[in-house]
Amino acid sequence: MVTIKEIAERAKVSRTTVSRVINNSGYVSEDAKKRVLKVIEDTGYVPNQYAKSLRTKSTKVIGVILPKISTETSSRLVKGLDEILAKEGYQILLTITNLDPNKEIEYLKLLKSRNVDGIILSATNINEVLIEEIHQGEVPFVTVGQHIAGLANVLFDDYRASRDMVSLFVEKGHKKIAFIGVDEQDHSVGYLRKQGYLKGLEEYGLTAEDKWIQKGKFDVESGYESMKSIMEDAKQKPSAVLAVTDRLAIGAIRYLNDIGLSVPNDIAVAGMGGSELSKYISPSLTTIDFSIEDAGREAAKLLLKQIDGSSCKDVIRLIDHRLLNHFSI
Amino acid sequence: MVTIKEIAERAKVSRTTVSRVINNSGYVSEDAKKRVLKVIEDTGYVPNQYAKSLRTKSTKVIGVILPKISTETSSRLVKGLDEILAKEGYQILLTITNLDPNKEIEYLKLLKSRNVDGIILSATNINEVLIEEIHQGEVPFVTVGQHIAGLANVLFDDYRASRDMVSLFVEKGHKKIAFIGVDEQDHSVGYLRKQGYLKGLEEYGLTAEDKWIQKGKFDVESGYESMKSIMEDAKQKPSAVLAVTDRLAIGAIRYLNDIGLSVPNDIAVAGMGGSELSKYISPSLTTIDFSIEDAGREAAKLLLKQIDGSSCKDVIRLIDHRLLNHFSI
DNA sequence: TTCTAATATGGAATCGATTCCATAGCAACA
DNA sequence: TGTTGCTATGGAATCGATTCCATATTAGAA
Repeated sequence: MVTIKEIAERAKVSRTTVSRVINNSGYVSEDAKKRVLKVIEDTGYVPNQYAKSLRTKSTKVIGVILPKISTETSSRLVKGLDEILAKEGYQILLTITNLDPNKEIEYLKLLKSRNVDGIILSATNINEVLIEEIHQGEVPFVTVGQHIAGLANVLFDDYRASRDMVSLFVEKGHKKIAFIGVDEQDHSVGYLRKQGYLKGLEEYGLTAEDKWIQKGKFDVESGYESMKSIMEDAKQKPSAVLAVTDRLAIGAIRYLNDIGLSVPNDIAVAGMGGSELSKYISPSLTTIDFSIEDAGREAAKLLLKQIDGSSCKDVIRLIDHRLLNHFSI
Repeated sequence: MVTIKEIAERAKVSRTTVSRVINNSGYVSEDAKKRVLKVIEDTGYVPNQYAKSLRTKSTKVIGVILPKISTETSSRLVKGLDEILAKEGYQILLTITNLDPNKEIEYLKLLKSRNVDGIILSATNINEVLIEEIHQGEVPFVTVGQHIAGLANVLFDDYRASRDMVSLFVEKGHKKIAFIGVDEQDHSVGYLRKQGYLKGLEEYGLTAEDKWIQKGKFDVESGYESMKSIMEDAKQKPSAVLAVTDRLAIGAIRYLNDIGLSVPNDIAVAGMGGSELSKYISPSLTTIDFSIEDAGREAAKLLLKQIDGSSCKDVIRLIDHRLLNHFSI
């Protein structure tokens, strides 16, 4: 591995001068500069970033903590992040927790020990220990998707999103709207989306039978089962169903098709999440697409701002969403 | 930021001893050890990785170069990589080229300057400059998806996969099999899959009209157009179509549906790639699922082997694939 | 001609770890 | 008692950069 010392010797200058050439700083004669550049070219020399970081503190690396990698959400987020960060010369150091809360803390420590210039956390479970670990350290920090007080947050407006979806149903003439949610422990998908649904009903003076409100997990099967419960147990059958994820919606559609009902003619189904799936199934699935790339870009910008010295305490950025395939209700 | 020096002072030992405690090496008395650990605990000290790497050379970081992040392939690959690497204490430094060949080279240099312990490249365009840049540097290296001579390669058996698909069609009684490919510049998807198709036909003594063999891009629309060309221009209509990606297949199905044909009753369609889509559209799409996570795991293992000192020159690992939804042809 | 300021360069300290080498205490053995 | 070997510890060099400070050269001003 060729070092600055070797470049200096070959170009017959001091290491100081080589450093000046590389960083375009201080006074260097044209002649010396030319010689140094020549040697660098010849040798294919690349400065050792660790030595550099050790001195300068800045590492040009951003740590990213993700719950999962093989989900559309994660990859779209990373895409948005990278768009902004790469442009500014930052690289992404990726860590994946696989939904293990202990790993969240472990990776947080690890990223600090690697002296990353900033950390972006797409959190799942927010707990005391995690928050404490975040606060001690003074590293620029942005969370995405879950709110943590006192930090910079990039959030999706889950509440409004499901209210919007209820509005759309009502516009299309639906009055009996069922709901397939998930556990409310999940603040965003479980709690907020349900609240938005309830609020939507309230705004239009609608009510729902208890049986219309079901709870599933994050998979297709539980969408199927939830829909089954609704159709079998409810006194009145709903004319529309809002599922909080696209997979749940697809499960629901499966069940409806299985019992010979046509979607959306007999009963309308909408999902949330804007998955790619939604446009390829037929008929395409009405859903809400959260602009996850935007969230990534926004998070990256907030982080860069903090790195530049601005304080972003208690900042909240709400990310837009839009309706996809609304014609298919 | 608390350093080893401060720990040493507080514990009334030398930095050497602190280092010994941290790394469990050399002789340290129980007493000294206890004091050091106490101080580390109290201060929340984490060793600076850059200083450490500067001395030891090892960085415990693996550079990964991807063409795109928001594709199923990329995220499944990263998942497989991370499964193995995280277990061994390695982190992933992610770079995304967005299909720009210049970036491939740029990032290669950058990863070297960051002294990563190894590099994994999911390459798109293999060119001279790139190969040269790879060879000079002596960093452990693995490519995924495209073959580069003299290196460790993890490859998918594209050739056999499309031959397998032809076999399946034949088994199901098809004799007139059309093909929607992509540009053969793309060695894996374009060239090999087409060759496999041709070989498959040959093996069963089948032939194809020229018009049955179309070329699209990587999107749904060109699948639609290609299918249209086949149906409008061919003298005989095929009874089956093999598309080299699932999206092309979906486009083809769209067109067939639009002209009132039923899939698979009137004409059978298969894709390749095993996208999630394939199981959620109805009827589900017959496709070939390459075990991309396996590829990731295999690549990681090959890299670790090289880091451990084994030479893996000219190694080729072929990754398995399997048929999905074969009942829907 | 002397002084000042801009230009050009290098020596040496520094960042925070690891590690080679020297030294010292102490027990066992001849 | 002297030698050997194990345990325990610290001093100082080292990794490869950056940067403060000192110094040398040269040009222009007084």
